[in-house]
Amino acid sequence: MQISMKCSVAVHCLIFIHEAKGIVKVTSNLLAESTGCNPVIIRNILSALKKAEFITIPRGTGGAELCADPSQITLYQIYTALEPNGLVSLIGIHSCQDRPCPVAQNIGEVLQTPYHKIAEAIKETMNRITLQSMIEEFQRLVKKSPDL
Amino acid sequence: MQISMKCSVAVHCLIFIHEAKGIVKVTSNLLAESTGCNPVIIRNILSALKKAEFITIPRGTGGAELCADPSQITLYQIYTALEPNGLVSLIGIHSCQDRPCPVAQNIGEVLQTPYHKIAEAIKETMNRITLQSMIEEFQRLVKKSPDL
DNA sequence: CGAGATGTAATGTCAACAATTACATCAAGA
DNA sequence: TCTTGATGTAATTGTTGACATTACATCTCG
Repeated sequence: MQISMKCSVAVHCLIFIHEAKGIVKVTSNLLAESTGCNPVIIRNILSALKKAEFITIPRGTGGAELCADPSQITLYQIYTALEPNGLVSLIGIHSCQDRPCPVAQNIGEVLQTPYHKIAEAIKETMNRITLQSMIEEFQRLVKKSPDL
Repeated sequence: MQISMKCSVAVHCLIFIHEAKGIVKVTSNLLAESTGCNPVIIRNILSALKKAEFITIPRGTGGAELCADPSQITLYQIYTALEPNGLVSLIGIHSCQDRPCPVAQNIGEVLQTPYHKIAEAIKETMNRITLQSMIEEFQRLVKKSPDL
């Protein structure tokens, strides 16, 4: 599994929710419009973000709002909220343990350490990136070319 | 795109080729047997490894052999030999630039820096892992439980 | 020449992901 | 209270991409 589009969409939604605070009610349909995704996909993503306690969504009336400090939300937290064991399955390994060959029987174990190191490196890097920093980058870009 | 099975299979093949040196002629059919993959898949992988000048494959007669120092071959080199721009496409981004929304128009640029950092972290980690180290790990494992 | 090997194009298969449909549930206001 | 607009989720249907398979051309050496 790749570090999927869902993660990008989730960041998109979170920035949108942050920027829309007090201006418009952020519904799944509105986010679907902005992201180009289907409303159901959005609802699933928002549902995951809600479980992680990054946002609140009033039942019935609707309208998502941030309920956590953006500087405390990291990209890794967002990613794992969406795909709980994403990094585990990020790297593919062929199955060949049953083959009568010493290489086949041990390749899984040989690759375990390298792949674990890679996953750790990704995790650390993602943990150093906060929603706050991405919001600031977004605001900087908007100020530079103020369309709309 | 994920860091695909191809990478694991390639490492499998390289270790096999190293260990078989002087014992058996390593054909694509033999590697297909050991890895559980189709011989054509193996040939494609070997072809990429050949282009990267890690192995040589005599035309006609067959039999792959290492032609580089295992301590000079890194996991990153193996990976990029198989998937030249793998890291670029590792991380998915939804397309929504044409939407009339400032978030939609800037999300791509906002995510660029974070994603580049992740790709760099993966690259660095993979570059620190050599084929030599994986061969040594393999030999250690075989010595521990000497089947076959 | 023929056996066995590689190189590669073309096609088939399948599973994962996303889109879509459908419907139950909920809250606020007319 | 009933309608409206929103969320929550299950079920179904594309769609796509990776891998498998088939087929065949090409090569080397006995």
